[in-house]
Amino acid sequence: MPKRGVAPKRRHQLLEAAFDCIAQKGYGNFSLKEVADKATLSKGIIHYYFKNKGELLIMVLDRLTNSLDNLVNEKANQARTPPGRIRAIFDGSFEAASEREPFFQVLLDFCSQATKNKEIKDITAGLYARYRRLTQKILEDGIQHGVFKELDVQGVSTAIVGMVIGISFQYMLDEEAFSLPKVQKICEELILSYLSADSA
Amino acid sequence: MPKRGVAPKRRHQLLEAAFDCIAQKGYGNFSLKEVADKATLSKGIIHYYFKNKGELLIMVLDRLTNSLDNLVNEKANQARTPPGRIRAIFDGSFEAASEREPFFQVLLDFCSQATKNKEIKDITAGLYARYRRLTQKILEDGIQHGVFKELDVQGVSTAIVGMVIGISFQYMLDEEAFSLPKVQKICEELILSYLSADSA
Amino acid sequence: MPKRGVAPKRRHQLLEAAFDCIAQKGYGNFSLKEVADKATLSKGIIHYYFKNKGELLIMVLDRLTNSLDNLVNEKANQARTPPGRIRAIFDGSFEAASEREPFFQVLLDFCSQATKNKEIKDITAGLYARYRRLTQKILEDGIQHGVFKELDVQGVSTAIVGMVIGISFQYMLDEEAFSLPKVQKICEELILSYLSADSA
Amino acid sequence: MPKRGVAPKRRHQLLEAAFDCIAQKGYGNFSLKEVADKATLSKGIIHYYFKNKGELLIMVLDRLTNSLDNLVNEKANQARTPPGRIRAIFDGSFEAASEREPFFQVLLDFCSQATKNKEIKDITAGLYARYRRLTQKILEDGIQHGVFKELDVQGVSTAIVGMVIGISFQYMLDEEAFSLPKVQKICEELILSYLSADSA
DNA sequence: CATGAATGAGATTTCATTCAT
DNA sequence: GATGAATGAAATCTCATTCAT
Repeated sequence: MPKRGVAPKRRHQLLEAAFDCIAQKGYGNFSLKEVADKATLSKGIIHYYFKNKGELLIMVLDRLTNSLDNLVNEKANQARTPPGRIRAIFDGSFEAASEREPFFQVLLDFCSQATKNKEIKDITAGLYARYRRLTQKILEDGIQHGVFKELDVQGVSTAIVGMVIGISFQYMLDEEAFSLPKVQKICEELILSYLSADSA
Repeated sequence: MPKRGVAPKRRHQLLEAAFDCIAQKGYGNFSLKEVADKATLSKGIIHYYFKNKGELLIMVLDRLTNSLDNLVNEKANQARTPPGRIRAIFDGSFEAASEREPFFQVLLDFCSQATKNKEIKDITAGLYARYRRLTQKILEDGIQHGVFKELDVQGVSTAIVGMVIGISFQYMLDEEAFSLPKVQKICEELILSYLSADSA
Repeated sequence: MPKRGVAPKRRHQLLEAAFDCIAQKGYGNFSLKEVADKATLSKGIIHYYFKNKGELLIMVLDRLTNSLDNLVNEKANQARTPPGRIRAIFDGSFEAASEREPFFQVLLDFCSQATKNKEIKDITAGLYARYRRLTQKILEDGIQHGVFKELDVQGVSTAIVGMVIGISFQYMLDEEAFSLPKVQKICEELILSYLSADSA
Repeated sequence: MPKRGVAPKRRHQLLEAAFDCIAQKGYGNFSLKEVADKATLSKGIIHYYFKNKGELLIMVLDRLTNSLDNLVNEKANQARTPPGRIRAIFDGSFEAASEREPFFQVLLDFCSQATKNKEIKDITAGLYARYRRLTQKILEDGIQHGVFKELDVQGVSTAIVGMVIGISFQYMLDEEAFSLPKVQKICEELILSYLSADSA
């Protein structure tokens, strides 16, 4: 039954299964047996591919942050004008928040471990640092091209990313409380009016 | 050793200890033994005051949300003008995020359980619903008094609360990444300029 | 609130409560807290009246066996002829088995402890020894008066008491399996025909 | 140390150990640690083979009722004439009651749980229902062949099974109180004389 | 590569018992 | 007499990890 070179496939299988388990049971509440069952593999094999549960978790987080990075970057790169790219940031983020894949939930689970686990803190903090940097770049670009007014790019990018996180967060806690698309539109309006304000 | 009438004190002791444990170890990673040790009480007594770990946790969350409600409400009530009260929202929230008491961290831990535990979901969703409602009231008040322009109060309050959450969140992940007061100022500017825009 | 001389009342209260607890939860599965709650007294008081759980249980058993002794003896004494008294034995026993008070169930719970607890063994064995002795007396009386044939009174009394126990037992396990009165009649017929058989 | 394919052996080992523990300590008073020790296995392995203590207990009861079914059925099948088969019923049952294996004691422990546990009630009630049915079949057979008189087969089988249970029960409580073989002979006489009585 | 088996540490929970008041 | 409080032992159960095969 065992084929040669199945290692990458098995790793994938296990990481997917682990992701699903975290989504269903929570970061601190799933067992390796459940992962194995979900991957239709034996429990023992997990320790062949991963040193221990912690390493498996880190790998899951790595894949997750990569996915999110790609998702937002792609969206932002497709847009051409600075305002369009700001809109793309909201677009991509809220897509991840509303999608069937519980990306945001699982990411949140990891983030809540950040204060207790240096490795997780570094990875999650890095994700949002890149997020801010991307936004910052767009802002700087817009300013340079005269589309946006002069402003504190660092502060504003933090605010923009904050909006994205905080709204996804509220949406996760109660999907019925508000309409995500409507709020997205308001965010775009709010931010773009501020950016373009010929401040005077 | 047992004294009569110490029940409320003990409850308090245990809830404080549990809060500290969650802050240090995380929601899913602290043991009742640790709580007992921190409270310098015996393990058994926890189940004398609380039916089980779950009930203890809910009580901790209850106290936490009450504290946060009070904190923000007080700040908001002290301010007199609508713009001042909006600023107070940011003020109170970021105070909670930056304080020595890891309010935000622990709250986040609970929120990450929301998708797995109905009771927690209801309580945390309720907290943020009240948060939005407070903001909404301030907006409506400002509009009525002609200080703010007409706008979608629900959407804007969601955006404001989102900012607060998302910035606290980023701050928790990396305190060095930005200056909280500076970002706060930008948020206030961003929001207030939008609100007061004599769009007309 | 505490009155003088309430001791007997309290004892009674606790023994009744304990009996009910055993009936509901089983011999090995009820807690003293439950007894205290059912008696609407505090947990601590139990150890004022009884040395420990074991002693409480023995007292419950004592009351139970006394009740059963009385029940059967009274019935048997009311009857006048030997056949009538044999019938009375069945009557009283099956009454105890079918009554709302779960006498038999609780007694069985104690009996199942007999092989592990000398004191319980002695008390329960004593109950059935008296039962057999009563039956034996009736048989001897009947023989002496020429109503019954000569027979092994010890063996037959054991068989009669056995019937009573075994039928109550089956009835407890499944009340729908047979009609207790009908079976009682057959038992009486079976036994009395054997006893009176002018075997020649 | 772990070998492949030892599962059935381990299951057996654990069930035997559990049976012994119940026999020694009682249904509600033995711990899984004791079972593990008796089986010279680790505590954890019990939960590898059985979901929980309850499931282990049910499996023990299953094996026990199967053993008893077989014991009595074999005896009854070996005999050829209806009276012989009735005698076989007594024979097999009292053998189980007097044997070194504490079959009856353990069964009684389970039966005393019947009123508190539906699954146990069903299994134990089922055992005695089969017991009665077997006896009934023998009676019907005897009647058909003219060896036994016409009678209420349901009631009489209940009485016979009752005798068997009740005498085993008394014997368990006090082995010295009477001679089991002697009582057995009387039972056979009592029953067979009733059955064959050419009452007409 | 992969599995089934096994372990043992540790977590939650229950509870009889004790004791100050 | 009576209570509320407290303890600590023990029980059940979960689980990451290890290892022979």
